[in-house]
Amino acid sequence: MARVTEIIGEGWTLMVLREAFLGTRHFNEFERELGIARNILADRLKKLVEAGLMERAASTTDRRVVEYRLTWSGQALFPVLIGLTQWASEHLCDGQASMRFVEKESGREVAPVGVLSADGRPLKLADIAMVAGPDADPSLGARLAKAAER
Amino acid sequence: MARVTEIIGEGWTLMVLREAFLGTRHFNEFERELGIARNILADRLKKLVEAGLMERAASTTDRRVVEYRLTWSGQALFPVLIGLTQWASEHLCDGQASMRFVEKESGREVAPVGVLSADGRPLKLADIAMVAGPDADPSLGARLAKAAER
DNA sequence: CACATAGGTTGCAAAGTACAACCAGTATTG
DNA sequence: CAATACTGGTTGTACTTTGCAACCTATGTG
Repeated sequence: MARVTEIIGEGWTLMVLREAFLGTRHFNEFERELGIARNILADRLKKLVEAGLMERAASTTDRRVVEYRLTWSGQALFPVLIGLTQWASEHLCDGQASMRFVEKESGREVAPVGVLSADGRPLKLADIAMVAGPDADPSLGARLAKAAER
Repeated sequence: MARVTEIIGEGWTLMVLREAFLGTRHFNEFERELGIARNILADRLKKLVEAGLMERAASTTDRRVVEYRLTWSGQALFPVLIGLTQWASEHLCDGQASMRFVEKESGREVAPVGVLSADGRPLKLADIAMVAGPDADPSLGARLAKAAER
């Protein structure tokens, strides 16, 4: 989570990613849509590329333009972004969604992002426990054990 | 999403929320576990309370201590946090998960957070479309329409 | 009463952000 | 082919946020 914060916790990065999901590819386009300072945008795009979420490719037709695209890693964040948007609509904008996510084929709105068990049953918060992974540092293990007591 | 950035896009907030999910309640505890500056922590907690994600309550037994707890709004972010953690394990720490999420009853790891259709089928990224909601500003509608062409 | 503890606030130095100007390659236009 | 414009940057400088340490108030403890 600390590593997550280093990337998307930085101001603007989440907005840049949203833009990318909306199909924005070019430096100027990001700048215009977001109203972000150019040096900050350059820095964020560089970091996103370094982190492997986006890739930078020169256009073959016009050698001035550079295309920034989401890598597979970056695209894998889509469910999280959707969940975040759904959460914001419900809890920050009291139900007023400015954007909806629908299944292309049927046009029906997708289900709220939630946590499922290994065999596909929806889980409630109370049904979920956190446990330390194999290479977690010992202090985390102790804290999780303590948290589990509650 | 802009409103989301104002809250969790700010440095430390995501870490504070993670701590809260781990059961941390007190100012000093947050400070010790996170190594965050006290003024920043005070500011973040205040903003989280103002945004309705956490609530501040004076303890009845010891009148010095204040309890910070996640509200229902804050708890509703848990699936997103889980998704983010799963994503980080896979794409930032090449599969090395320091924390796992399991179903309490069976102890089995939960499924990766994903997007489901209204009737519960898992959806791929390519199956999902974004459409403007009822009270979106017109420019967003135009952009989504253009994005849908691709 | 003296001292410790919880939860802050304040002041200052360092880092990060915003704004504007500038610059180097490429296209496009006359 | 020269002048202009566009893309994707990189400075420089002012302003804001962050980090660190010290201090403060209200409560509890020996």
